Amino acid sequence: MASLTSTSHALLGLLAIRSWSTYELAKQVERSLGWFWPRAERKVYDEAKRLVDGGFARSADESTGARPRTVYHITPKGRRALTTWLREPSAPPKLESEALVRVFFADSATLEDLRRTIDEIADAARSQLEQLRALVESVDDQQYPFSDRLHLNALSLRFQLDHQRMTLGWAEWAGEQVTQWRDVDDPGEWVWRDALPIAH
Amino acid sequence: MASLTSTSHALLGLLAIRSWSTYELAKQVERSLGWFWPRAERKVYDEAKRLVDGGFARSADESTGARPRTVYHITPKGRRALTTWLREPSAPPKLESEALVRVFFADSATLEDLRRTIDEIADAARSQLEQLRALVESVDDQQYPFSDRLHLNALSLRFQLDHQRMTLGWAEWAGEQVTQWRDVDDPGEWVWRDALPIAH
DNA sequence: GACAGCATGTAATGAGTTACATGATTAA
DNA sequence: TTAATCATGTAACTCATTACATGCTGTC
Repeated sequence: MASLTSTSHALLGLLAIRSWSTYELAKQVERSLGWFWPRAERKVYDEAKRLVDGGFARSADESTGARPRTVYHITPKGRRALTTWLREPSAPPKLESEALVRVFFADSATLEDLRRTIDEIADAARSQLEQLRALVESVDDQQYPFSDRLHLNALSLRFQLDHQRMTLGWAEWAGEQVTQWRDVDDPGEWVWRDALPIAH
Repeated sequence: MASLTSTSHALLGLLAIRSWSTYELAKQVERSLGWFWPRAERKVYDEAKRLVDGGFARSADESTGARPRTVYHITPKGRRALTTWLREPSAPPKLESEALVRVFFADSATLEDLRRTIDEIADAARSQLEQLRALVESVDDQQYPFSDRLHLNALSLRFQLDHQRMTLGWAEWAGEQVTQWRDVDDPGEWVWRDALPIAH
């Protein structure tokens, strides 16, 4: 009944590629979609059912031995809905970073706390980069099943690489800056303007 | 009663700097915090009351002429809670980009649709960069009231600048790539591997 | 025989947004 | 005097997460 959300359309996108069991769908959301549209595993189960309710997908009861599984297929109506959605303008991107909030208010704690937060950001970015590297190499190894979508995958993978590299670069830079400060509320001789190069 | 969320702590952070009316708080969330912790204006009103309920802030009824306003002040308990929170590890950052979802599933529409989505991403980044530039220049003009926090502001502003520049760079690059494709589901001679330089 | 992975489900809650209304003030 | 901004409030909703439970399957 209710209209589809961005999450519904994202799932439709996956179903347009092939049919998946809910479990596979959930894993795929975590692996690929999760980089720019993260959702809890549980959500996938609800959304898949909603797609069936609206006639955008059909579900088939299959089984692995005695263990049942539900496989979802997209319908023509589902494909039309997806194509229509792809033509619409996008909501602005949204970034949520608890760590940056902590950096922003760092003067209510200590310089060590700030350094630790910055290090955490760097570590997180490094581990993400490792994952991305492994992903790209798995494609290289021909283990990748969606070879007809490599060009689209490459675009979003490139975004992730750029994003994580940018984050790591920032964190390393920020780490250097704060070593020049006297304290968390006293930058000493440090000049803020040099930190913000504005191209015209 | 209930424990504080990251949003509560973010507001505590603002209240640690100075006292604000709810309206000012909401504007400030939009202007500064919103870059990395975006929240609806309405949320600020609820959270401020919750802070008072928990004893982390006090509210004072003031007025501008006959128009009443509520001003919030942080309490010692609030400051302690903030400092404690700043010591804790951060949740991983979260990026949500509807536009990237559309890029990822672009083969269910047309090449023009994909180009439009990429252009939208570029335009959004350009307009954000304009805003950031204006912000930095307003600091230059000495119109900035929080001169003792310039060093911390510079760190997060730098992140935003890097982030938006990265996004714009990606969008311009992506725009060039897709011009080399035959269609949205056929990259022709285009080589995906060149798009993903992995440093070792 | 144990354990990781497959494949769901139920229940409860919460965090946040959207839409809307209202009335006062200030600047053009 | 009109419009933008100030300064909230109410109501409804929904999207999503967390926590947990269950039972099967393949592999070491």
